[in-house]
Amino acid sequence: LDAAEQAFADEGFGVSLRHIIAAADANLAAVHYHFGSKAALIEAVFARRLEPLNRRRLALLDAVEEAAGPHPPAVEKVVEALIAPALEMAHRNGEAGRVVMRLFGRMLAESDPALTELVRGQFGEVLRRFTRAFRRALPHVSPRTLAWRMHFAIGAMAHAMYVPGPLALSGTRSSSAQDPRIIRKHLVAFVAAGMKAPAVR
Amino acid sequence: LDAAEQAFADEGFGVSLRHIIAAADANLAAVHYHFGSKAALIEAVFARRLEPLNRRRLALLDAVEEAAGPHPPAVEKVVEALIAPALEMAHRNGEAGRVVMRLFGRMLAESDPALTELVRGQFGEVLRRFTRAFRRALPHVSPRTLAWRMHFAIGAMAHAMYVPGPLALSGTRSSSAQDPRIIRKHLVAFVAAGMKAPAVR
DNA sequence: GTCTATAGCATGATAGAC
DNA sequence: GTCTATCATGCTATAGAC
Repeated sequence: LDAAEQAFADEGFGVSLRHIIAAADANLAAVHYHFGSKAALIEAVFARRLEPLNRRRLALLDAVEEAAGPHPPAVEKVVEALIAPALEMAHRNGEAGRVVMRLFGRMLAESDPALTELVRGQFGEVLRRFTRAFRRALPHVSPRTLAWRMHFAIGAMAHAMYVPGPLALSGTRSSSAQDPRIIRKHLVAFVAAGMKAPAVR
Repeated sequence: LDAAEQAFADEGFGVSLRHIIAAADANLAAVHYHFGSKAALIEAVFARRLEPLNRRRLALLDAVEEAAGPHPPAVEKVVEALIAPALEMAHRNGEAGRVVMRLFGRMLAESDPALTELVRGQFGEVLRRFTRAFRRALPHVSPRTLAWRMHFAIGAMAHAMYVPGPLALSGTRSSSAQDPRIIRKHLVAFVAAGMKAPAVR
């Protein structure tokens, strides 16, 4: 029962197993019987979401590259293939979707080595494929600069995912601002422009 | 003794007081005597850094606006006034500086309400002032879009601060990549381009 | 497979001598 | 102000009946 997902997204990974089983109406010992440990439970929660997500990203990238034929793909299209699947997944199933968004954001933000290792396994190929696509789409940008820009892009994406909205710090509570389609529209425009920024002085 | 800062940056705010006092060669009871609680210690650690940082940001923005005279300020300059002070502080004092960077990143990433409240108090005026500056520099961008872009900019900044480098996920350990001047150069270019992105479709 | 009960340990906080 | 010793509580994990 992965209403553990909800708890991790809401409270962070420091949340207790007791908190989780209370919400899931399950038993504490059962968690260890089925998953082995809390760390393994966290991995299981992520694996369930990461695999289809990254498969979708790669499929979209394939489509973009095929449509472009021999030409380099458009930067916007590549950015969209990277970002859209995450927000899509968030949109698909209402409230649960937004939980997933926050969960992903938290994951990207966490520096826990064990979690990073897990992400690297699932995300490594995605990163390689998109790096190659961006190299083709942005031949005038040096590989080193490109790596930085992808780094910033991931940061902007992560932040957009797990912080309620742009006004979270300004005090206005805008719960309606969480529509993933709106976020996507703005985020793709922002990131694509950043990727295409003129050469640094 | 705020080598608590180091611990929070390295291990997160879940780190135990015992871990901190061991590193500081201090006493557990003394922490409660001087600060009252662990939460109060966290606040103290942040307040020490946030106040001068935000003062510097506002001073830089003042300078930028004065230099521009009656004209709207350049987007790059405004972005730099927002981003540079944090990276500057990180550069000033070597290893300790990088600790501060990671600390700030962690703070922006955390959704803990108490911490958010603290940040809002310190960061609220900064956000208002920079919002106004960006409105003048980017008159063709709607206020709503602008809010989103500032949101993404903060996300990219946060991610750049507390993730070691652009290759952290790709496996290559590039410890030399942490030079704040390099980060700043790339980050300002990326964010400024994102802020100036064409109107969304 | 599922449960209760509990072991074993780490935590934040405090009392009270000095 | 600083220390030792300790309290009360929460945690993950496991043993063992059913």
